[in-house]
Amino acid sequence: MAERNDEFYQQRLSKLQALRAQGLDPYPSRFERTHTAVEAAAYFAAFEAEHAGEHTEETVTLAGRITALRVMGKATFMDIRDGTGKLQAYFRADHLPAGQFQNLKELDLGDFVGVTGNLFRTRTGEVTLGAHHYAVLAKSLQPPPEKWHGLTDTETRYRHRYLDLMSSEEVRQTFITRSRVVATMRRFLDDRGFLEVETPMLQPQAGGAMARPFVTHYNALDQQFYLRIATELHLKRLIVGGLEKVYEIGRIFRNEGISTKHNPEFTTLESYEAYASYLDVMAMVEDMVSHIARTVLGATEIPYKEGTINLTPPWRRITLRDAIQERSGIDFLAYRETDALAEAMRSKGHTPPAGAGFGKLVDELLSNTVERHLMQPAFLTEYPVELSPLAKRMPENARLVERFEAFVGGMEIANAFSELNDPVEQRARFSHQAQMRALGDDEAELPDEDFLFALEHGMPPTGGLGMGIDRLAMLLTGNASIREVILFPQLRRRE
RNA sequence: GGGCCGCUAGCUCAAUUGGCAGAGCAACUGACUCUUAAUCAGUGGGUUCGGGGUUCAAGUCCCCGGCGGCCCA
Repeated sequence: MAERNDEFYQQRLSKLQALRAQGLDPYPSRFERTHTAVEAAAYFAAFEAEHAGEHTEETVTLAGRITALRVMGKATFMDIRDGTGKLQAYFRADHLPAGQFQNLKELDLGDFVGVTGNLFRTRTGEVTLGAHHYAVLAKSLQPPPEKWHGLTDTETRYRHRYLDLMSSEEVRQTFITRSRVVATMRRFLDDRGFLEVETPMLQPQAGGAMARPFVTHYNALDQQFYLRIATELHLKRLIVGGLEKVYEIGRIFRNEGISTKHNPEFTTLESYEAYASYLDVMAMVEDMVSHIARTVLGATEIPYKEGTINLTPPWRRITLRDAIQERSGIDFLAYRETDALAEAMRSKGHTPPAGAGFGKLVDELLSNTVERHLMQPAFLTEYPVELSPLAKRMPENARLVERFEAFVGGMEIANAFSELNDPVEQRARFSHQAQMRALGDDEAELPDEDFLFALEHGMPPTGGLGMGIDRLAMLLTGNASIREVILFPQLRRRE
């Protein structure tokens, strides 16, 4: 970290004082520009079609950051970058008011300036703003990252993301794309009649997913509270209340490991639709993801990890049972007892975690043998009931639930099921989870009495969905690490 | 949690077998009125992540710690 008394800071500070000494304000409140960089270029292209080789009559005013500075005696060139792009400005001593040319020496890379002048094309063919006036809009006191290589140190990029954004067009594009993905998703759901809602992040107990929560303290209530791990249980209460199609896009928090695919706070979409089953949700997911890709990227075939992923529906559908059997040779439905399945896994060279229940074992098989192979989009269907305490059983097989997970690029991106709406069975499922917890599974679901009370009032058949927005953003921006699509990823504190 | 890799000037990177810590960009001074990674000449800039050890001598070897990356669980 730069010291306050370092060379760069001091030099820039004295330039700042030189400007102030002349009665100039290096940090004015506002500035009126007439064009952005892109607008100016478009304006000039139209002008040039009629007036080749001329300067525009009309003046143009741009504002932006100085990203390159080429001083050549009595002429100076700068690259000015704004939110739309970059335009070159040209300053010559005999075209500027007295003193302004002299003052150019007080400017540095990274400063914000506003420049007024006429557009023309230079001998070397670049559209350029020939300045006849400029103003300092904000003086920068720290040197920007290296102009050619930018920032490469990953840690610095994440800790000081503004420097990363400043120096990398690719990084800027990643976050613009992420934002468009979310905006397109909202529009898709709104157009289908879904209502966007917000539910509590601070909860007296955290439910709706198998995960450990973050703990906090609520002073006014003098109670231990938790940050939500899912939005599920509240959204289903809204279905009970008669809001037939709802969704929430928001941050959830899981107190678990940090990796290339996991950030402890991440963004999910959850949607619930009355009278729909998991099969309807499945169709919606492939429609939605391919629609987002087409709208944001202009294609449903996208490059990812040296390959191409084709998001065009329909996606491959395969039961979880078949997928696991195909990759591991184990048919989990052939085993009724947890111990028997664990033994079968050991005989195939797996080391099932001690104390894991049946569901957890199946989950192990899925993540260790199947998941990484699912590059092209695929729906794995029909999950064991032990792994899905909030999902409805299949009429054909009570050991399985009407559930799917969507995988693309070797990652799980969505999870959905026909919601369990039988309050008596839901209570029994919670009891089973409580037993698991008593046996040491601290990720087991906690019973939620108010949620049960809601179900007891009747919830229509409902299809629910959870989708990881960060993972979707990774896929659509071609990033293999979740930290590349989160502006400020979680890092350990530095001392 | 385990393994491997990284941390050197503001930024990007060098440094041979353990032998005076360097370059480019950026900065500063000077020249230059169509440059564009401007060019040319010159100048300054270092807790080599931190601590300890071995050695005549450590960026380099050994030990402990910090932060990060990748892979695995």
